[in-house]
Amino acid sequence: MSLRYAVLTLLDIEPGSGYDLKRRFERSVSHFWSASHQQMYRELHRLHDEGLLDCTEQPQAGKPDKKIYALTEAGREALDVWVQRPAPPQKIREPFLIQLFAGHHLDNAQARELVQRQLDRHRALLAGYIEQNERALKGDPERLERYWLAHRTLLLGIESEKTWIAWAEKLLQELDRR
Amino acid sequence: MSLRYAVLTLLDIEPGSGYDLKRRFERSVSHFWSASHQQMYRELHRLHDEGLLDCTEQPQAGKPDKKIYALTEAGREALDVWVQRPAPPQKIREPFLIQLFAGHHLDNAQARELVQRQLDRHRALLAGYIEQNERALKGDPERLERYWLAHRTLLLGIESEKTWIAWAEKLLQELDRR
DNA sequence: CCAACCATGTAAGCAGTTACATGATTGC
DNA sequence: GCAATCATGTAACTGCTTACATGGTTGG
Repeated sequence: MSLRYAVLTLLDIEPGSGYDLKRRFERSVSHFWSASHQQMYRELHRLHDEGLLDCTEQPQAGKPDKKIYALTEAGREALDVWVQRPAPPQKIREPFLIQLFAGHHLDNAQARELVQRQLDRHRALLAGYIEQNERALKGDPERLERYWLAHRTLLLGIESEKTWIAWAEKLLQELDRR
Repeated sequence: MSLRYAVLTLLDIEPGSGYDLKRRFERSVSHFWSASHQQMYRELHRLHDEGLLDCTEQPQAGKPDKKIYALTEAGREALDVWVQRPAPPQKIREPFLIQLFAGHHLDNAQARELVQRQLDRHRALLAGYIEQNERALKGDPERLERYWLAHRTLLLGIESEKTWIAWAEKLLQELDRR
């Protein structure tokens, strides 16, 4: 039930198409949510059917038509009610840590490779978040002020990645010493 | 596809019943995976059908029978192959951060309450992980050495919670200043 | 010429949640 | 007496992933 509110939140900040939404998920909320384009389109249809979203078709030159979705009054109310209720707890599902948990099936070189691959991934994520943060800080100050709580979620993403990276680097050192 | 390997890993370390497994998920891998008892039983049946698990029924006095599952040779091989392959990336799904992202629908008092509730939750998680760590350090040193990589996943859980808590405490201060 | 991007969808299947079902024992 | 723990399951449903489908434009 949370995806729908993620969709409503982004469209509340700025209306857009399913395609736009997919890109905005990747660029601005990937540190706490992800969804495929199929999920987007399905959720948009549902929210439209339920009257929480308006849809305006916008013809484009040389490109397929866009369906621009925006919140209706009912949509804003639904979001407003939901944000104030206690959120369901996070579900953590990290396959890599299962592998480490089964680490007695690995020799040092194999473990090193797995950890190194994840380390690269998390460094890339951190770089992306830092870039996002710099863009936000350079951008419109009024927007930053209006959405300052949203911005704090990004800072948590950055701190989390730093923690992860520090842990992995230490683990690599331990693997080398053994 | 990752749940099955989490199940295989825990049963590889020590055989047990579906009920045992559920408790072990909660006590020892909750920092990176969770699953309901229905999922456990379904997965155990499947793994048994596929010949990756053996099952021995153990009658008990005054309690329902237990079905003790243990890895077969094929089960050990399947786990061995899987742990060496690159793991699929983590899926992050954190409803609370959606709420903060929609924070322009909240006044300061409401935001404070939501953050405080999550902070309490994460402090409780941290306390649980620290307890788990102390139990591990006080326990059998040979076991700790054999499963040292598994133990490192717990240390990551502890560091992650500390990061989360520090972030939330700072956010509460900011909310108070505004 | 090929890959990447723009733009939207359907269909099948697997993963995960919620509700229901049973029944004995232990501790407050 | 009631809740919690031990112990295992079925059924229905929702959420998510993977594969398939179409077709034009832009940049190297």
